[in-house]
Amino acid sequence: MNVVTRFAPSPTGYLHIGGARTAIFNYLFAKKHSGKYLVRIEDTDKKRSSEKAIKAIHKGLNWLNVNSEHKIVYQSQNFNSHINVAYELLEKGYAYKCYLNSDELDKLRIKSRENGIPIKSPWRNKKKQGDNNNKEFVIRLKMPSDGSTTIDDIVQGKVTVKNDILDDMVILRSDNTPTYMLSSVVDDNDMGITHIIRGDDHFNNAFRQIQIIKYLNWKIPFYAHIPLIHGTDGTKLSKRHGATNLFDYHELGYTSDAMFSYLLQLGWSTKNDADYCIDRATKLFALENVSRSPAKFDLKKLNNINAKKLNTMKISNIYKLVIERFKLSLNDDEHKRFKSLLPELLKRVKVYTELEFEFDWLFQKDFFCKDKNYQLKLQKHNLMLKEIGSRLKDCEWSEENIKNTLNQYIFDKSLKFKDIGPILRMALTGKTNSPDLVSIIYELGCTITVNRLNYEYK
RNA sequence: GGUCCCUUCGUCUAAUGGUUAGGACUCAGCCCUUUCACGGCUGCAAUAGGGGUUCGAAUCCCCUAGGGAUCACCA
Repeated sequence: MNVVTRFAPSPTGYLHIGGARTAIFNYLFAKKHSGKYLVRIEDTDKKRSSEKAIKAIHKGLNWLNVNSEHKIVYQSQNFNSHINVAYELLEKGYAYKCYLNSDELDKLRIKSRENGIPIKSPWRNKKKQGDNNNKEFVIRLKMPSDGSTTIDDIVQGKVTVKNDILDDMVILRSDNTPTYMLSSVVDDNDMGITHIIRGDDHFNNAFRQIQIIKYLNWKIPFYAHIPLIHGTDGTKLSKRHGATNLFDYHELGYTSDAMFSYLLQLGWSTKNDADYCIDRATKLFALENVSRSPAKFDLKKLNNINAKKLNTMKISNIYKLVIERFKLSLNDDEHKRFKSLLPELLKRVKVYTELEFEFDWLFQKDFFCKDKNYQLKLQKHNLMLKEIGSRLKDCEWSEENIKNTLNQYIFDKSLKFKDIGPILRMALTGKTNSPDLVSIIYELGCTITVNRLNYEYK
């Protein structure tokens, strides 16, 4: 079978991380089976759709590397086809015109809810439409009233629902535009979608949509309804749990590789928990291994994955990322210094944006320690710093020699390394912790090091 | 409320009738060490509750409890 999947977001806002995960699953499943992965923008509701949202979705998909190499489908461009299907259904007697106004509908809805029965318009059984030619109407699907429908969902398993709980859903609005319920089914069929992989929140829809497919004798696709992502308190993920916009994580300094890996592991795993890159995941992915229960979004785990990614990615890639993000313009010396120190710096951060706090001491021309308390200490050890400075000045510049120089100094003064280490660190970085002192001194270079050690704190 | 789904350490999960219920993250401790990290080691910690079926149940069945989804001329 030639697998065809699709990711079908509605362009009403940014790309939600739940949607991003759905995209990943669709992407991987298609790739795993050498099939096609398509993206379809579900813009049937013109009032809520926007160009801005479409751009945001593409931006998110591009960042995650799960964009489609095929032409993007815009649902609104297929309206005529959808409308034709609605009338075909009407002609065949599988649908009917409903002239209920909104007041009547509200009453019907309340009554339905009270009795626990689905909405079925009284127009369903009217033999003649009467003299209603000028009245507004919608077209509703005539759901089967007996029997049951079974879906063998790849993730959820075999689920059966009685047909009499299905409502006569609207497939064509009174303004002659198709609803999502119709458009989605028609487009899936036209696009030859073989596997519908989407959020669990659509599971109930599947039982309703499948009736259209049956009435038209179309091929029923495979379904895989994946569980939603929850917040830490077990409710549907929302803004109060943190960022739900995928691209916010880019802004926060997460790498797309980490995001991909984490989102994938939320609800899917193989036996050995691993850090999945896109290629590896493509080989291993199977819908059968997707969990049926919703997973909670855990920032700590994401941080951990991201930190690991930062330390396995090519340094030149991260370097590029950081330079772009902070718009750094570095001279050759600084460039070399940064690149050499970067691996050590990366061990200390969860997201690369935290690197920002290293820029001041790394590149600032006339750097000095700003912290008042530290300044007092530096003042006290002014002499020591100057002595070390002058020894370093005479030292032939290599890590080995720098180390020896420092060791010689503490030997001569009967000190221990920890007697000079913290002071040196404050003078050179303005902080109490940093990468190895010797490598810092080496990378800073003789002139800068000595200048910083000679700074007069008062 | 109707319908459907879910429930293994705090979190993500492994174990498809027989395991001391495993791993990862978090947390704690130790080691490494010039600091902070990284890394290494150790530890804390789970089968929601109750009934069955079975020689044997996290696993199969039933009930209860809790959670979630959905019930639009939204998608």
